[in-house]
Amino acid sequence: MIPPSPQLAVSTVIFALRGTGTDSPATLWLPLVRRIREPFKGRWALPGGPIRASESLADAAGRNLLETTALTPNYLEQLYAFGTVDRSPGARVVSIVYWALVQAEEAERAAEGENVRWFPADELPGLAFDHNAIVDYALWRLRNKMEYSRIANAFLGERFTLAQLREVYEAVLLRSLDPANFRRQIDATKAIVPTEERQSGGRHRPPRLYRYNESFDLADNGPLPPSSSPSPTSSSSSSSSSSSSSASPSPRSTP
Amino acid sequence: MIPPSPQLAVSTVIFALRGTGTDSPATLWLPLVRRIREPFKGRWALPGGPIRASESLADAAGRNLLETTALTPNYLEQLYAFGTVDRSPGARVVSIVYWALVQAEEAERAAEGENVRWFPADELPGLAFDHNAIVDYALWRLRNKMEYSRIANAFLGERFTLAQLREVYEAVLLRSLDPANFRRQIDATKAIVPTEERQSGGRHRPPRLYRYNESFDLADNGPLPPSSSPSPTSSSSSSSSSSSSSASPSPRSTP
DNA sequence: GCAAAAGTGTTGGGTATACACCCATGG
DNA sequence: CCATGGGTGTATACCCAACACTTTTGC
Repeated sequence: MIPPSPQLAVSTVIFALRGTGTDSPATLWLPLVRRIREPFKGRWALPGGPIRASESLADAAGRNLLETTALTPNYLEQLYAFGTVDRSPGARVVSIVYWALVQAEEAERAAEGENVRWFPADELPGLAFDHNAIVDYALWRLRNKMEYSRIANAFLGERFTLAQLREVYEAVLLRSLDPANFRRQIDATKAIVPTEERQSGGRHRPPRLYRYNESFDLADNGPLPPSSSPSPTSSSSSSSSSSSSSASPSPRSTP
Repeated sequence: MIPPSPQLAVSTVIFALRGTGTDSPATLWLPLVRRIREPFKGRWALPGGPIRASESLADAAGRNLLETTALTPNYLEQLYAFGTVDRSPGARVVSIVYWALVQAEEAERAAEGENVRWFPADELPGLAFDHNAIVDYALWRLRNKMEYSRIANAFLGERFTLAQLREVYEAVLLRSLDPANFRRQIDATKAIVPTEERQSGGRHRPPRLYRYNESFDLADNGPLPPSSSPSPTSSSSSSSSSSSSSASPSPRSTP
């Protein structure tokens, strides 16, 4: 008996910044897991898994992320559903992929082991399935969205300096920005507010610390519900009502 | 036996412009189908159906569209995957939704019948499932994308005047545009090129006809493969390899 | 000629970029 | 007092909305 519809899975592209605060520029990294069975046994792949009956897609992605890296993301958004027929040898799998941003500090203490390792986002090895293409698309979305939203904040902690925020932009967009103009552009958006604190200890004039403006979302995703943080949902439902059906004459609909 | 993963389906939001060339402003319309079984029997819903083993997601959406309205879209793009647990009473269904643009002229002769009808996009009745929310999101995407891409062309035929193109923008964005500035903005993009033809028969100075610049895509969707027009695919695959699995200790991956 | 739409020119205001300059701190 | 980055000022270029104006057709 052939399956009436393709298998369904969720995967996640997780980005973090590494090497912030050093002399060399910070870069994007992401965690991958080693496959322990065929196909592509031994190759690195995006963390992923099946979707449980009781959890939404975003919840499945969040759980996934937590189980792989023990991290909770500051930002989580659906990327795309990948479903070409040949993307998984010997099976038909449709993957709904999410992308996440975690802050550098947390990523430092992230789980890493024999089967989980962080890689620089633009020096990836040959991954399993179509995962290289998926990462490419995630990177494109990240860089695009960086220019018209405030997601950069998701890479940082509660308090940060403008230089740190600028470093995020420079690392992701791969070009240097004028500090003076950057300052003006940022506070023209009112997305962050200055605190009275300053960061001392540097060997220069101590910069002011800023925080998020809570009344702003990190990104405007339109009328979609904001992606919930990964807390387990409770409602459940069961079984049945499958659609077999007639051909062209009668138009169909599904949820 | 509970299903190992939710059911999978594809739905499509199809937009066309109606009332172009009349005195009153043109408006957005979309076709809906009437549900002929529970749940939501009798309610209007987005056209949709299951995904066949041999077709990609975009192909499924295109087939769907063809079967419902006998139209082929000028533009087809994935919208979003909807998968909250409670969106379909008595079942767990994940819907991958596409949106499409068809040209007005074609939409006029589109299939319409007892169970298929066109509605104005912003005066919809209460639809089945979460379909009202889906249409809202599709409208948001359409209006957004209208401002930074050339998808407006997908509403028009091979040759068109600038006034017609402007009418498309005005109908979608719901505001009037200055003809002079519109002209400059459009041809600054080099997305359309003037022909030597003019449209006579009006009672004014005959406007020049334009055509697409073939070397431009309608939208920049990054490294994603451009959505194919709905021609049947041939490759197929069969069966098996399901993932049961262990809990948190060992990180997982899926296609 | 007149109405109406096609198409061009001009101008003022806002925004971005480049860069000069001052400020505050550690050494 | 000097090196270094924090932070401000400003001149220029560019883009965009508004609107005056010319052109070309049908009647």
